[in-house]
Amino acid sequence: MREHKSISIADQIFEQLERDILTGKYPRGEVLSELRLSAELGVSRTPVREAIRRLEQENILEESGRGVVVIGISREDMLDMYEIRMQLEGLAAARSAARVSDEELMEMKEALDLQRFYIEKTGGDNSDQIKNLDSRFHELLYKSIGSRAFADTLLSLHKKMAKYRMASVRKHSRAVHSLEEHMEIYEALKAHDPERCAAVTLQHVANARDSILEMEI
Amino acid sequence: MREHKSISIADQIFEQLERDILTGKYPRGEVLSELRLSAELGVSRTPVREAIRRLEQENILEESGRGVVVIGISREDMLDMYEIRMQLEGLAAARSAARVSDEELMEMKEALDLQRFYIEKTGGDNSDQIKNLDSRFHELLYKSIGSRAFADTLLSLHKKMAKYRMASVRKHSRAVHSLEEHMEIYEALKAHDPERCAAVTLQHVANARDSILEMEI
DNA sequence: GGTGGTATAACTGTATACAATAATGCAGGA
DNA sequence: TCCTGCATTATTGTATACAGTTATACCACC
Repeated sequence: MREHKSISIADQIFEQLERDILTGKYPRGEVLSELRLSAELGVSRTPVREAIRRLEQENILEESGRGVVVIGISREDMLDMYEIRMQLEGLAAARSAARVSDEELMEMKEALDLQRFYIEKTGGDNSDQIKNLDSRFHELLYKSIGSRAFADTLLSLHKKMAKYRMASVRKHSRAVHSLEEHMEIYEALKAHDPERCAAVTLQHVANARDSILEMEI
Repeated sequence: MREHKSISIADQIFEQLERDILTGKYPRGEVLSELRLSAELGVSRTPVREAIRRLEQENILEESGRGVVVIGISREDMLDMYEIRMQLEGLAAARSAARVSDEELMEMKEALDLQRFYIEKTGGDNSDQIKNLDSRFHELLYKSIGSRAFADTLLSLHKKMAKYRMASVRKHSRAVHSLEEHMEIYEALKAHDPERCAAVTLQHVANARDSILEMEI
């Protein structure tokens, strides 16, 4: 049923490094060397290099004489990204409402149900899963815009805020509200109501930003 | 006086491929193989691979079983990009006006003077230089925002429209008007007037879009 | 003790080799 | 003629080798 796509070592390393940088495991300013990474990961330099080049292209790594240095996302960067999203997501959501397919709606519903499951499940720390399902919902939302330009731009911004979203959903109350807002977006999409969809989406982005603003991160 | 930064083969290949794709030399759908490119360019596969990975990250190349396929920028993509820019450039320009430095202003003036030189110079086709100076001005403008998030987003969009901007400045009247609009932006920046700067910048983006809309490309 | 220069070590850039995989074409049989 | 399976080929993925470069540490000299 599911497409079986063998994922290369280079891709795995890219995803792991991206995650580790964007979640703050490698802090801003840390210098990474190809040699060290390839030794740590038990692979040759070639796939490590490819991953690094891709991360440079995303502007989260930077060359620096010897090795590359982690740029990471500062609190200021994050606020700018929210400002950009506030300018774009309303428009994008309205477009989605006008053209979203039943299949896309179903996939979103699935992500939301899972999100609810993890939020209501007590015990243990599910914030990682919750954050990933939040990502999944927004990815689907961005895909449903039907515009590569919008989707690429918004997805790139969203991905880079991983660290802050993670901290945000650690607060149970925010996780609950976020899910409610996602549901509102979903309902507006399902009703194919562009105005309402734009409004609730903007409100969601604003609330997410405010939630992060309150935190110390 | 000028920083001497030795540019690697991989970087050169990246820039050349990016240019060739974004200006339409490699059309949408063309399949590129590492082997062919490295043979054509007279280098090994290693730097070619790095360039390809970076271009994949920019979403202008796509893996496809064997080789990579050129995505390129469609007319529809381009219009979406203008829509995004219309949402962002006003805000960005206002910020620049509030914080642009004298040195940045000087660099912009230099680019504008050169632009004027090439536009007024008759004979030969200077549209390539004019397009590059247009890029240069916008790069400086984006850098002066003082926000990595805004600068990265806008620069990425601007770069991807190379083909359409090229066609646009081929029309002498549009090149002249574009320069005038750049001058207006420059004056508003120099006066540190955010409102006016936002207004003239938005007008510039709208005019550029309309100029392209008129064309057949 | 400070400074300049040189040796050295660590690292990156590029090329090449080899393994694994996906596509293509051809031969043989139904 | 059309399908099937195998052999061949083209191409990617990964590892390694080597050259060139930059930082670092150490030592002599002021």
